[in-house]
This record gives sequence, structure tokens and C-alpha cells, in this order.
Amino acid sequence: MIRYKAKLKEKIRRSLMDRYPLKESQLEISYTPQAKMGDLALPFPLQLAKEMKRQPRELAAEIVPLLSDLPGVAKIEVAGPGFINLFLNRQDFFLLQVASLEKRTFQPEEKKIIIEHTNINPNKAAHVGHLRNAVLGDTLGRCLLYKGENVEIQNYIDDTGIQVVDVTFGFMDMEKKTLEDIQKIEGKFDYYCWDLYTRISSYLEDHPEAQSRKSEILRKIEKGEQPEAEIAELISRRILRAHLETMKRIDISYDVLPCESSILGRKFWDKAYSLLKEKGAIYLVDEGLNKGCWVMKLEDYEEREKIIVRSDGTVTYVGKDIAYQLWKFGLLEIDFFYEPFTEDNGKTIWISTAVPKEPAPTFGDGTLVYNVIDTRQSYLQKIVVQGLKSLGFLDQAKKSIHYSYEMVALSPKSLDELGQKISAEDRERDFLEVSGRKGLGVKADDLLDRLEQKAFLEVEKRNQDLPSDQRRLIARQIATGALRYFMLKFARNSIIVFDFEEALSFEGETGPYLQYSLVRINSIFRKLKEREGYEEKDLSTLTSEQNISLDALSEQEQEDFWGLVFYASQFEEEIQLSVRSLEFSHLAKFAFNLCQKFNAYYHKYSILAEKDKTIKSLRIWTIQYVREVLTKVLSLMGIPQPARM
RNA sequence: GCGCCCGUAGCUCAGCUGGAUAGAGCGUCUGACUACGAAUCAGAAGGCCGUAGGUUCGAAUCCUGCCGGGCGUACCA
Repeated sequence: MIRYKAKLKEKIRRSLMDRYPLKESQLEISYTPQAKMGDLALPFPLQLAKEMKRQPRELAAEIVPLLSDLPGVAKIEVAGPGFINLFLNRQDFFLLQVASLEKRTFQPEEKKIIIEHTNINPNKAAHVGHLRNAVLGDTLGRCLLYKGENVEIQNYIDDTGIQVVDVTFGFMDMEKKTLEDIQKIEGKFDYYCWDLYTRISSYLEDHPEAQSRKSEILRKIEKGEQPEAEIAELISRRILRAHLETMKRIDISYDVLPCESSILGRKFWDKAYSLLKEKGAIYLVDEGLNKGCWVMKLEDYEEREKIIVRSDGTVTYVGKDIAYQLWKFGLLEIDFFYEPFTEDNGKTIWISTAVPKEPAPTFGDGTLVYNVIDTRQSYLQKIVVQGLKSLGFLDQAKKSIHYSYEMVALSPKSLDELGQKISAEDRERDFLEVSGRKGLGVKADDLLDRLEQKAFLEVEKRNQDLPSDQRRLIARQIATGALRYFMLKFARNSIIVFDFEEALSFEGETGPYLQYSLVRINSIFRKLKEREGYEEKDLSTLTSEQNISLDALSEQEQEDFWGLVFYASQFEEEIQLSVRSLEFSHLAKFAFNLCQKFNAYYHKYSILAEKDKTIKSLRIWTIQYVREVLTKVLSLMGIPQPARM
């Protein structure tokens, strides 16, 4: 569709350029609100009329004859207040779409795109909020890959931060555990830490004197002194492995895991620090509240300065983030070392190290960087970008994109279901923020377990002939599909107030609905083969071998065929729009609408039972085309495609 | 205070750079399965798009004020 529209635009532009002051940007081709009005709509006469001080309808009527030979257009007419509507030649259009299915529409635009997502503090189990982050980041990655871009997925590990210090404190000082004791802990380590962390948080509230011990732990971790450093590393690595396992359940993986410990070890900050000082991006405050701190002056905020280096000489989180961002663009002149951390489907996931370990691929050095981080960190992300700007890296600043999204919150009702107690005051609120400290939250694995369990029961009911490992696999696929669709269906600026009933639903606008539609199509092809020995062939081969006319279909069926196929043909525009606006709810809705149209078609028109061979062939082509499109879109959203369900 | 975001059907939400009669799902009510799988489909009811102005041929969409709600604004991350 994108290619066809481009062709149309060019043709229209050339037909009209001599007579009308039509600008390229005005020449948009949109869709009619209703099928009976035509297929494509040209709104430009409305704008043009204004500039030329003419009546829109009259102008449109004058233009129509000049557009008599547009390719693939069967009829053209003036509509509404002055639109020019195009009716396409359906058969030609369909064949054109079929033929272009395998062709590349998009061109890569960047040398390398880096996406940073997931970024869970390695001190507790992942929760639903982290799932939203990872699903958004992963979906963006899939779409950019589809576009042909070179994509690198980074999952930043803050393995030396305060949160890890807290858990280290909990194990060492509260539980009096040694390294060996911690190693011996069985079961889900991230869950263990989830509970421990809430106990630590309340302990620390009651014991402010523990602060000095915490500072000691932090210092020892950063300096690599034992046993604190070793214990902290054990904790963060074990939790990290648990996080990767969780993400693997929903088919999310990474290329590299850059660690804060390596940023410290490789002295990224020292380098960034001297750059910032050199360029005057930060300056030392010699009086007032921020005396002794190195600060950055903020744009757009009057009289505001952000502390980058504390008065005790230590760097804040933002400072390290600026250094990391510089590294991502290859601007730091220092690099990490790496070692393999784990294998995922035969692919190695590398983790950064501060000392050379073994030959490794190179990472970083991107030309465009997406940071998938929730909207609460907009302020900090802005400072990072400003850091780049004030160092003179204007292009990189422009290409540092904060992919922001709203949080996943909890309704008082879902907290009740979790058995978590909340205050009467909180109960009055519409939603409550997830809190690691209070242990308020839905753990990712718990949610996935429940989804799988529910899916398994359904699969058992319907597929008793399948072996149980097959049923397990299908249940997992359904759970993944349900979860991923749920995370994508909301616009990113919308707070998801988590509700179990809604998240666990497999009916209506859900992932399983989409999967079910595809299963239906596949099932038709399976039966065609079983009952009639039908051999599947490439759709473009089929359509070129047989010369069949749409006229074989009844008028109503032609309309229904067209409604389905014409909508399906818009998939690449939806991908483009989603990537451009970082709004994958578009893609989700598109897939859902397509399935709705397909399911309606499915109920109306039988394929296996159809006697007329021509009609049957046309219907097979139709659903095969829908399958091609749906398969692509589902895989871009990371929704698995079970063979049966 | 300042900055960002949100307010659309009973509930949960879509609505792209302004376009033609505002759409889904859930819930409610009516119907459709000895099958191409009912995890589905057909249909009904349900909306002053928070509010008041402005820009425009045209506003849920853009601008301004107001009302309601959220988040951020740390020598935390």
C-alpha cells in the first residue's frame, strides 16, 4: 500500500503541477470513512480551495477530469465538502498486493540503532511494570529489524546501586548469611529477595543508625573489597539470571548487559567528568545550598541547577547516565570488555566487564538511541540529553530518544486479591503505585503462571488428543500472547490500572483472540490437505498460475472480500505509523480489527464445503493473504502463533 | 509554585500529522453450534468527547482560561 500510494502521489503531482499551486506536503492520501464512498480519499482540494479562494466542491470537480488515468483506479468522484474519492480496481489491486508481499518497502536509515530496555534493579523479582517496559522495547526492536535496521538491544544492570546495597545489608547484617549460605538458598531467588527487601525497607525505616553501615557496604562494593563486593555480585547476578528467565518466557532477549560496575571500573565517569568540565557544561558552586557541588544549569527551568557531582566528590546517577549515553554513541573513547553471560536459543548474551576476559564482539557506537524508561524519569532523561548538547554533540542529542510510557498501577481491588493490606486512605484512591519497598506489586512470574494455568485448562478442554507436552507448549504460547497484547493495547501515555480479570481474559480484544483467528485459518489449510490432498503454494505463484476473475463472486461477497483484503493491505502503514509515533497500540488495534473482519468473513463464507472451484480458489487466496499479513504483524508484536489451541 | 501527562458509553480504553454519520472490548439484553473449532459471530440499548472561549470551510484532535486527577521537580536510583 505504501508503494502504491507513493506511485499515485507522484502521478497526481505531475498531472496537476502546471495548473495548481499544490505542495507536496498537501498531497496526502487517506481513507474514506465508509466503503461505499470509495477506497482512497484526497482531501487536498479543500486546502487548495482556501488558498485559491475558490469553492472546494467546484474546484474538486474541475480537477477530477485531469486525474482520469491514475493507475489502478476504476472510478473517481467528488464527495462530501470537496474530497476526491478514488475507487480502486479491486482485482488489480489485490494481485499487486500479493506480488509485493515479499518485496522490501522500507529502507534502513541508521548505521546502528541501540535500544535500552528492561533495566530492572537486580535486587528483587520483576513485576508487571517491568513487563510493560520490556514488551514495548522488544516490540520496537522487532519493528526496526523488520524495517531492515541494524538493532542492538541493551539491558542496563545497576549492579552497584543503593538497591543492591540494601539487599546486601539484609543478607549480611539482618540474616547473618555468608556467601556460601546465600549460594545454598534454593527455589526462586528473586522471590526470596522480594520478601527480604520489604523487610529490609521497614527495618531501615526504624533503624536510621544503619545508614553508616550501608555507606560502608556501598564503598566496599565500589572498591571491590570483600566479602561485601563478592556477595553483592552474587546477589545481582543471581537475580539477573532470574530476570532473564522471566523475560525469556515472553520471548524477550538481549544482545548485551552493560553494568554499572563496569562503568565504574572502566572509569567512564572520569572521562565524561573531564569532558564536561572542559566544555564548561558543569561548574563548581562556591556558595549557598549547593556549595561544593558540580552542577549543570538547566534549560527551560529558571534558576535551576542540577547536581551532577556531590560535595563529597561522588557522582550522582545522572552523571553516570551521561557517561553511559556518550558511550552508546561511541563518543567516550573508552570501551567495556565483555564475557558471555548466558545462552539464549543458541545466541550468546554478553555482559560487560571491567577487565579483559576473552575475545568478544563490539557493542555500542550507535547512531540512534532509544531509552525505554517510564515517564517519571523524563526530567532525568532531559538532563542527559542536555549534557550531550552542552558538550557540543547536537546531532546525538537530537537522536537520543526517551521512549517514555506511563506506569502500571494497581487498583485497590487487585491488591485485595493479592492479599496485600492497604490503608483506608489509599483505599479511596483509583490506583496505587507499585512499590518494591512495600512489596506492593504483581510479580511477573506470578502473572505468567496464572495465565499459563488458565490457558492450560482451556487447551485441555479442547484438545484432548494432543500429548501433554504439546498442551503445555500451547498454554505457554497463549499466556505470552495474552500478556504481550495486554501490554500493547494501551496507548503509552495511559496508566494501566492493573486488573486481574482483565489481564487474564482470553476473550474479546485479547492476544488469544488474535491467535485463535490464525489457528482457524491454519486449520482450514490443514483440513484442505487432509481431505483433498491440497498442496499449499506461495500465494503469488497461485495467483499467477490461475487467471480467475472476482466476478465469479456475488456482489455481496465481492464487498466482503474487498473489506478484508483492502484493510489487510494497510499493514505496512500501521507499522510505519507505530514506529514513528512509538505507539504500538496502533499495530495492536490493527491486528485486532483485521481479525474481527476475518472472523466475520469466516462465519459467512465456507471454504471446505464450497462446490464452485473458482469461488473456492478465490476464498483460499483471500484467507491466505490475510494469513500472510497476520503472521507478520503478530510476530512483530512477539505474539506466538500456536498450530492449534 | 513550576514542568509533563490524563479527563471520550455503566466499566476499561482506541481515535494517526485537524476531515465526511465519534469506535472497540467488557458488562446488560435478543439470537446463532451433531463444526472450516462458539477462545466465535449477528443484532439492540448506551456519548453536550470535563468546562468556557478562540482559530478554521471543518475541532474529540490545534490555542487560551478554568475545574478535576496523576506524576515529576533529592547532594535516591
